[in-house]
Amino acid sequence: MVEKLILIGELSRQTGCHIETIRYYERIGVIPKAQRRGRYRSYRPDDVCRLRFIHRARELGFSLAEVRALLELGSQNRAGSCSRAKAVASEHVRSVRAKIADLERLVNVLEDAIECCKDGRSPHCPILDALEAA
Amino acid sequence: MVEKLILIGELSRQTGCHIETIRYYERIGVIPKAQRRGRYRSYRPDDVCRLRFIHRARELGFSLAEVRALLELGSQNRAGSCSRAKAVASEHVRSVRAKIADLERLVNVLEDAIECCKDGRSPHCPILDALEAA
DNA sequence: CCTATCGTCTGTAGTTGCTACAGACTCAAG
DNA sequence: CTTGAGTCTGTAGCAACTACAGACGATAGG
Repeated sequence: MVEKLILIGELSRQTGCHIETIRYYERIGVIPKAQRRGRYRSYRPDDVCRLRFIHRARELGFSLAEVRALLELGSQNRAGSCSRAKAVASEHVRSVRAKIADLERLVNVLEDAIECCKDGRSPHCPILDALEAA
Repeated sequence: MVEKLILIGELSRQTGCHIETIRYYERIGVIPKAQRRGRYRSYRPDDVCRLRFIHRARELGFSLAEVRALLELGSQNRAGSCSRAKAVASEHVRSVRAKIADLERLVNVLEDAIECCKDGRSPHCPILDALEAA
């Protein structure tokens, strides 16, 4: 059975990655240089897997640097990979938690201001005032 | 009494904005062109207020476009400003809430994977697997 | 008065992670 | 044969800064 090779457009469809993004990943070395059929890039099924992995990790907020690290861990596939992947993920969880806390604080500030606004009794706009209070 | 004029370094100190950022804001028109004492920019107390406002709004995740809109509302200072400021803020709160929900979902995904990792019984790394699952 | 140091100036380039062209080409179908 | 879709390279743009380089200015110590 012949391997099913696909072009970049199909890869894009199967992974949800924009074509330009795929070429960008290739350019900066997140994925290896694709083989060519004539001048067109052609991809194999496991390229689909790898790119899905990348796309998913990006959706989950990993930076491309983290993605690179995870890919390397995945490819090494030796003892310790898992625990290091865990470390990367845990660190990421920590920073995401911090970010969530930040965002919750700011939502509170803004909602207080909006709530104040309701009565419309204060001489100034409480939202603008809230922002001015350092 | 003579007005207290300050240089950009002092403005930076009083607002928490980096000097380069202040110049950047001037360049893109978020703040007006500063007056000059010789070749040096000089600022008045209400410049400090405005920049603090901007800095705070940025910390709260408003985009510079939103900041511009809020500044304009503040300067107009007429009926309706407040309700429009409220609209801007409410919209922002909505999008922040959505972002928080996203982040919480991703933290859950990652924590499940990390938790799986603990027993260390699965043949593959569950974190890497979790990322591969589209 | 000279020098050193600090602050400021302008202008440009780099960052992250894409996205959006322009203009050329290839290929398959009608 | 033409047309349209898909692909190619290369470059420029986006947000929102940040980081220089290299020149100029102000002030303090010796």
